[in-house]
Amino acid sequence: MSQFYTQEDLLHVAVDCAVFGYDTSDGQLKVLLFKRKVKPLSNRWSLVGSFVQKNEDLRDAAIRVLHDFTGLEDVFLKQLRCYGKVKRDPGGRVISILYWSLIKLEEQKQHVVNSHGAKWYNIDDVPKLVLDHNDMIREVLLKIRRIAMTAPIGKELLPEFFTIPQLLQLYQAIYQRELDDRNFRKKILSTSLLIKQNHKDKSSSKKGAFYYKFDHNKYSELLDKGYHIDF
Amino acid sequence: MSQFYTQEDLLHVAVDCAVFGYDTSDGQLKVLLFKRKVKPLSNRWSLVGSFVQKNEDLRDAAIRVLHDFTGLEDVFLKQLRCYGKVKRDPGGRVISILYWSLIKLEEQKQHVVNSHGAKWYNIDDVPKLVLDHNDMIREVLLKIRRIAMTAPIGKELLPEFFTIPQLLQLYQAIYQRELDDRNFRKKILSTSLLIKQNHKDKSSSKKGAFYYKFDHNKYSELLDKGYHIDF
DNA sequence: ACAAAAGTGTTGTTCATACACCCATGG
DNA sequence: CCATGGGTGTATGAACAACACTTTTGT
Repeated sequence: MSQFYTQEDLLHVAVDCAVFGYDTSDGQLKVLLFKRKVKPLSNRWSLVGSFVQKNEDLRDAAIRVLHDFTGLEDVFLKQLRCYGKVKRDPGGRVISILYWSLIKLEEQKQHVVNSHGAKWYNIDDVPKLVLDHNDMIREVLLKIRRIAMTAPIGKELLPEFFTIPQLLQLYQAIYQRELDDRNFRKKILSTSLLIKQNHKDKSSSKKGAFYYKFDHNKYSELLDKGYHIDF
Repeated sequence: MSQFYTQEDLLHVAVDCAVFGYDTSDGQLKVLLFKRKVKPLSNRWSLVGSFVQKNEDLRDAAIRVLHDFTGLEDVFLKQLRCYGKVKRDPGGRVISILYWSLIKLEEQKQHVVNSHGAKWYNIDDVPKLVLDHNDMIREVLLKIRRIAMTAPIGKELLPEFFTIPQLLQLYQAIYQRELDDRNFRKKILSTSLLIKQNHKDKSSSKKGAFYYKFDHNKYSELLDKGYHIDF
C-alpha cells in the first residue's frame, strides 16, 4: 500500500455517526442506535459506524454509514473529533472519528433503518452503549447546544414547511428547558431567513399557526458575505 | 494485535501538532516548524508530528511529540480534528489527528528545538508546508481567534508576570488588527482573573507598566462553578 | 361562550464600541 | 521640560431577558 512508510504504524480506524432526528409528532429529539454486529460486545446498543476503507475518505465513510442505515444522501454531516484511547475498545486498538448528523425523520427510508435493526431513541432515554459512545452523544449534544443559537439547524431537522411553535419546540428539546416564546420568535424572525407562507397548520390548534420555510438563497448570500459559523 | 478484528482495516495514523508561542520581544505569534524526516517530501517544512504507536493514546502521542521537539511537559494541548483524505499524503494512506498547543517560549529547551532543526516562524510568514499543513495552521488560528475572547489564553503564552500592554499586543498579534486599549483593559480586568503586582516593567517605557499575574485559584473556582469553554 | 394555542410590544440590563485626555518618568 | 508609553471614563447602540395580554376559531 505505501511505498515509503513501514507497516509498523498501522491501526484500526473507524467512523461513528451520531445521527439526530426530530419527531414533530411527539416533540422529541432522537438519536439513531443499532445493535453492534462486530465482536466483542456484539449485540449491544451502539452508535452506527463502520471501519474506514483503505481507499475511502473519512467523510465518505461517514456518508456511506449514513446511507447504509437511513437510505439518505446529501445530509448535514460534520466531524466532531477523534477518540483514540488505547483501551477504548477491548477487541483491539481502534481509533474512531466521530461524525454527527442532523436529518429529517420523514425523509429516511424506514425499511433501510429496520433492516439493520436500528432504532430511534429519545435523547434523554438513551441506554448504556458500548465503549465511549455515551460520551460521544453527550459531546455532540453540547456542540449542538453551542451552535444552535447562531446556526440555522432547524432547516436540517424539520420538514420543508414548519411553524414557529414547532421550531420553538425543537429548540426546547435541544436545550431541555423552556424558552420564552416572544423572545424566541423575535430572534428567529429578525434573521430574515424564514419565509412566511399563507397557509396554516391547524393540527395543533384551532387558530392555526402559519407555516414558514427556510430561505436558502438568503442564507447562501450570508455565507458568501463572509458570515461564518464555527461548527 | 486484535483478537476480533481482521487485518483488512488497518491504516497509518499520525498526530501533527501546531505549536504556538508568543515572543514578547518582537510581539510576534510564532509556530514551530521542522523539516520533515520521512519520505516522501522529506526535508520540506512541516508541522511537528509523528506516527501514533500501537500502545499509545492519541493525546499521549501528541504529548510525546511536544516533549521531543521542545523539551516541555504539561503544556496546554487540545485536539482540533482529524484529517483523512485518501490522497492527502502521496506516500500512502495516512490519517492525521491535529493537535494544537500554546507554550511559553521562554520555557522551551532551546537545544532540544535546535537538535531537530526545528524553527519558529512568524504566523504571517509561514512557508509552503507539506500536505495540508498550511490548512491545519489556518484552522487552528481560526479556532484560537474564536476562543481568545472568552478563554484566558494569555496565561499559556505569556510569562508568569506580564503587563496589560503585553497582553494587548498578544491579542493584536492573534487578531492581526489593532484593538482599543481602553476597552481591552476594561474587559480583561473585569474578569478579575488578573492579580496586580506592585512592581513594574520599565523596559518599554519610562513610566513603567504594572505587572500582573494570572489568578489560577479564581479560575479553578470558575470552572468548578460550571463555567465552560468549548475549545 | 369558552378553551386552547397563536401571536404581539415594552422595558431594563448588559455588553461591545467609539472616542480624548492626564499621568509618571528618564533623559 | 518634554517625549514616550501607561493609564483612566463616558456615552451610544445592539443584543438579550423578563414579563401579560389579545386574537382566532372549533367545539
